[in-house]
Amino acid sequence: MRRPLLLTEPMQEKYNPAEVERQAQAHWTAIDAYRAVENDARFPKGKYYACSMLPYPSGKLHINHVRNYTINDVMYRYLRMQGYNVLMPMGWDAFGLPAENAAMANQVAPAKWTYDNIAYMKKQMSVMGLAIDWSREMAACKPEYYKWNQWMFLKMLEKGIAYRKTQVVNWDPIDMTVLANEQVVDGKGWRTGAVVEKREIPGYYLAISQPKYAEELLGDLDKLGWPENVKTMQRNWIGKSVGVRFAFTHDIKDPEGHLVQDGKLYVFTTRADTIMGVTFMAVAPEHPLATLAAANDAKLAAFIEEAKRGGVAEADVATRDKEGMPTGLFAIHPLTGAQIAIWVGNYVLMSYGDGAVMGVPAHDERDFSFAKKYQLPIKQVIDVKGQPFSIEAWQPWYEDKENGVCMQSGKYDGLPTLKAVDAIAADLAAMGLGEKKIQFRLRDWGISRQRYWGTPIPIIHCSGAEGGAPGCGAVPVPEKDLPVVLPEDLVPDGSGNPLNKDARFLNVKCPKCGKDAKRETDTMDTFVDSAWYYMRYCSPGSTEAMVDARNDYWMPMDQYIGGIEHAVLHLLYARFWTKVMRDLGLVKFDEPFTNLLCQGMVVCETFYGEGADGKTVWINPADVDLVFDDKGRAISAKSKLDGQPVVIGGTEKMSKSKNNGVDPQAIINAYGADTARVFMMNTAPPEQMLEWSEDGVKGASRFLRRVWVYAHAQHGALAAGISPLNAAKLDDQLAKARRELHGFIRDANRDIAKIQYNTVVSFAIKVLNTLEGVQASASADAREAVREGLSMLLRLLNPFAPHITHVLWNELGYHGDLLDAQWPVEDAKALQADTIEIMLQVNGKLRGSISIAATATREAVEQAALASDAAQRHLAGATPKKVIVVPGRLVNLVV
RNA sequence: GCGAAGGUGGCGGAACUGGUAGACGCACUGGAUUUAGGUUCCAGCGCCUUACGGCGUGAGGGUUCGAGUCCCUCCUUUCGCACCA
Repeated sequence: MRRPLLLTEPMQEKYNPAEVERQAQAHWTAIDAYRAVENDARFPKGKYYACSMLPYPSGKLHINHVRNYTINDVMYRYLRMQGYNVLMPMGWDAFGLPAENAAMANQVAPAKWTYDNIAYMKKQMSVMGLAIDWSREMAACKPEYYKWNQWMFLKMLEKGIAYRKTQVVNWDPIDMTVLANEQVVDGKGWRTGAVVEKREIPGYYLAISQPKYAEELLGDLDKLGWPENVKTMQRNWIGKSVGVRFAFTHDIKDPEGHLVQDGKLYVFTTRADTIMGVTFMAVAPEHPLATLAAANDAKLAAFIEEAKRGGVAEADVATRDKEGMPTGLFAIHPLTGAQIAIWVGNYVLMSYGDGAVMGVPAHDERDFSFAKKYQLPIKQVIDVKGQPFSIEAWQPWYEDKENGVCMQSGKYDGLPTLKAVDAIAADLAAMGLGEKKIQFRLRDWGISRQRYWGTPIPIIHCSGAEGGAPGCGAVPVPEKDLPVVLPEDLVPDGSGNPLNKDARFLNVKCPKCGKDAKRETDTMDTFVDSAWYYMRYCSPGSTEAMVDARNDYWMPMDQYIGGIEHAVLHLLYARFWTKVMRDLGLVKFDEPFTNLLCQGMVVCETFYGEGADGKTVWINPADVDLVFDDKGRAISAKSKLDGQPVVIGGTEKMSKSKNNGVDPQAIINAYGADTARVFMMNTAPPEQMLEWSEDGVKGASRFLRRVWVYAHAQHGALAAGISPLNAAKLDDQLAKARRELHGFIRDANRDIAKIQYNTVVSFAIKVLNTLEGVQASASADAREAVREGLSMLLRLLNPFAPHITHVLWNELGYHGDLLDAQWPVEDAKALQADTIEIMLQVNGKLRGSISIAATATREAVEQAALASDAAQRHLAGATPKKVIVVPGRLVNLVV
């Protein structure tokens, strides 16, 4: 509704955020402001899909969520004012481990805990003024959603993308249960304290490392507008390397008399040129040869047992001391025929390549230290520019991949690395023992979890009648029987998956033969849920298909926003899932997220004191007063609760254990959502860490109050009428103010397009600082300059503080709804200045400045510079041998 | 261990393409207003120096008329490592 330009009603005197925000939100609710409609004719620039990574419903909204969604919301409002049809949805990553932990702690079913949390967090979001289209809300734990996880799984089984194999997991020998890496603390189970073991169990995998997908996931990174660091991390994670896979031969037989692995011990290497330097081999503790050798060797068996202890997390495995033990077995070097000792190494991963490596101590740092430790021979076979080689100490050039030439390598002597690799690969191929191979570090995606609160894997195990005919095996649930519904009323007790004890769920008939059978009780990794939820937002309510035609309108997503901690796993799985959906004909695009922003974490200072029992007590920053010296340095702190001194700890990410969390709800209650939003956007660039400070929040609050007070003070004069702005005849002061204002708008536009929101807020503050020097009551020109300036300020600030700007926009009588007002741009004419100031340097040191006409030629600038007092003083009569003029910026006189 | 990113006043940060380092905000100091506290307003605020001036972007070196920005070496902090999400 259009409001009258001349207002008679009085403006509210004091800035009351609660009232302002209630008023603005009531308006948005009334007009259903954020419902996004496909092909909405109101928006000429077309669709823009901006989405945040969905939250886990942990109980309360975390400050990191608030930051994430505020960034998303600023983007929404800015783009909408630019004329885009913007979509910002929200949903819930509702399956997962924390619900089971809470269930155990509180004896409440994960479903109830999860739904309660969702209801509470949704309420919290509503007070932030987020432009969310709630009609598209989804939750991963709803059958209408996870049905499609199951459906996709069946499709992948058909295509051979999903398959079953054994996997190595953390096993708690007391609870007899599988542990997540998170539940392994210092190699021990978190509940039992028992030393964790590695155990092999069967599970389902998705073939993400198939060359078809791995290559595409690698290559398509080039198409994406993502941060380079994230793309680099994904490239390294996929880890494509070109090398040679070849076999050492042997005649080792198992107890039944069969040759182990057909007498071939395969390894993969990117440095086949060093093959003549092999002095040992190492196999993983789980390797068949290791198992065989250990059968008759108690010490080796004990070593392998020890190597299998501890968790499966790679960070643990890789930081462990590199240890080995000989198996007593030997293999034949394919080119020299030499006998090579086979060792078991605790650092060799069964899951990478063939679980065996060749040891070339002279040209691999890890092999070098291993050989030194166990006094294995070290043989140099690569020469780099004749540098002297010594086995005493490792030198980085031993590994040089560019300048090496073969030596002590027989017929390969003199060949450079690449040529040697080719020659050796060709010779191995001729012997039938090897070939060039592309190897990926990326492993297939194991999706089976031995947990209750997740998507049931739609498989039925038919083992046949006892003593009778064999069963049908693992039978996929027929599509018509989907979804396999997860019972919502079970409470886990820590000893394994409660589904295993639930007869209703467990007992079914085999879909093939109709006989008694058991359901699979493993559920899916929650990364499956997050692999495609953002497409479900685009097809809400679709019952006949996973996604429908509406998905084609919104996807691919224009901007995805979330934490850097998801840089590899979630983002890689979502990309893979999208490509599988494309291959199934469900979508037409290759990549789901065109642009990506990874926002930084919110951190806060920590404080601690000593409790009565002498233990460290962490004190919440809200309960601490800092003491400053007269230069403003914090020198000490004391508790508000008891006045006792407390120690200032480091700045760390907010956590319960350090009690340095800030409750976003409390901040909004005290200062309002606009203040919280402005503080977070202004304090750090979106991609950097944000340091929380209550004083900073106060600063943001002060700024908004000043906006309110200034707008209020101008109100009467603005209401007096409108006359055109005489831009050409403004007095110097007004012209200068206007030049500044439009300069700020120009710079703010540059930065907001780059998503550098912190400086955009700074420019809004500068706009206010300048406006405060101009009063609308001074003259008709001043009034129109203020009218223009305030209009630009409210529009510029609207994405950051939507409530206060909405209310002021209406109260000042500006036209239309601010939500869809035109985004402000600078007037180029207002920016023109007659004279400019340029810097004067002598020998690169700043020595002064000169004022000169903006149109001055290079020569004129040079003359003026030479004639200036500062130049005369610092040249001391010398003639510059060179004068560098940077137009509009500086002159440098080089003596 | 492997991979990635960062380091600028007392603090958060700014500096568009190699061209005024410290915008803007916070804290602090002085002053005004206020019964007081708070609020608000004005002024100051990198370090050293009475001044002239000198020094300053983690440390060291290099390229350049000119380096926070580019190159090399080192130190350090944060994030990820496949079953936390």
